[in-house]
Amino acid sequence: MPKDRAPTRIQKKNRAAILDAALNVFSAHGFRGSTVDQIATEAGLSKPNLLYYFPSKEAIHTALLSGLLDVWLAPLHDLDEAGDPMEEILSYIRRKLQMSRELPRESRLFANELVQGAPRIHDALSQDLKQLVDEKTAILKQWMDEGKIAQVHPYHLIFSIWALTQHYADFDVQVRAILGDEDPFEGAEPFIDTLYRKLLSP
Amino acid sequence: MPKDRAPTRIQKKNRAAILDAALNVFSAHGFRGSTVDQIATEAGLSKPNLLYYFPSKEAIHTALLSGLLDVWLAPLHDLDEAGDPMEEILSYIRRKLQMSRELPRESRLFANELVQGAPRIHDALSQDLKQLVDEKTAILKQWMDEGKIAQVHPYHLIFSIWALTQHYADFDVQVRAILGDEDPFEGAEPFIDTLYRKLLSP
DNA sequence: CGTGAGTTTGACCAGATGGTCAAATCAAGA
DNA sequence: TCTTGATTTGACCATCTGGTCAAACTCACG
Repeated sequence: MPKDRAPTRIQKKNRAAILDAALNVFSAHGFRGSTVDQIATEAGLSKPNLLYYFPSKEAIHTALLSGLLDVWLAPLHDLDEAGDPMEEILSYIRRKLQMSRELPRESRLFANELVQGAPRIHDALSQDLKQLVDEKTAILKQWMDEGKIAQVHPYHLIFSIWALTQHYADFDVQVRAILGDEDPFEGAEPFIDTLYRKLLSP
Repeated sequence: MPKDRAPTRIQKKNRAAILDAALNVFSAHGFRGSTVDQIATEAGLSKPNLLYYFPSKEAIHTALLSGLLDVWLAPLHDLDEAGDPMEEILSYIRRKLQMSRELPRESRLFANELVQGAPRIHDALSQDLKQLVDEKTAILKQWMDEGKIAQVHPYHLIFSIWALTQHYADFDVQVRAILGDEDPFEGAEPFIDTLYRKLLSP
């Protein structure tokens, strides 16, 4: 393992290659189902070489998850108290759906982790995530109290958005098995848009 | 492995114990993350004893999945063309939500499999499941054309029901991390009910 | 260039894991 | 009770897997 100076050109390149390879492998097979060798090969390195950059399989996984958590939560973070309620929410939903389309690996990485009880990110859930959600549901509640959107359970509103949007990334195989050639997102966007307009119209 | 006569008392008991144990273990850790030893211990058997009843880990998994698929799809199967449209759909949703509450292991078993690309049940998806969904969406389409419920994309309507209801089983940890002590289903039921009433009212 | 830090690798290890097998034990009907 | 098929198990095996290590190699810079 290199010293703690500024990373060299090679270090930057290889670390990035490893994390990208790890995202491919972990999101497709889960933590336990992935092997260090797979990740190394995918990154174009030998196993010992990979372990020169990260001390263990677990360390790669942790680095990946914590590095992506911010990206993953950014859309909710951007929900703006000062904006137009309906537009803010619909724009949040659109961004989430777009992330399912463009970052399905990231979605499945978290899905894999969550469905197995989140053994490695439990803390982030009950701290950072909970705090963010509490903060944003407070805004939703306020909008509801002001009559700007319909009164619904704010936490379940958030859950429903997560469920509906991430479904298309996480259960992609199933969706495609049923839709055939039709692009899932083509129909999903207007469907979800309509759904929330009807639900939230005051 | 026993002859192909009628199963003995012991065979019935042990096979059932193995499948129940396998459901616990596979749903919590996924296929690759589960070990035969874990399942055997959970079933109260030694590993070789377990392998006397099922020829391999894969065979247990397959038996489990195919045995549960019918249970899992029963509510959709029961969607009745002759019933009242809104009531039929809402009752389907209620049953799905109840299954997430009462059979979360089953939900997570399928979720684990699907999120990893369904390597072991791909056929069932694009055949049995697709056929069932095609059949039922035809009914939905008809109801829409008759003006009994609002016009929405019928496939995405089904997807949304799956996503919203199974979310509470599959991502249970996350939901509980955010809701704290509050019972998730307490708030989920009225929320989802309202959501679909508003969406589908003609 | 030459040198020292940074990088890469072949060989290797220990433990986990899926699966086998022959021998021992048990259960139920004749 | 005796016999035969069903059941159970300890010992074992081959492979996979995460991880180590010393030696070899490469690169940047004085």
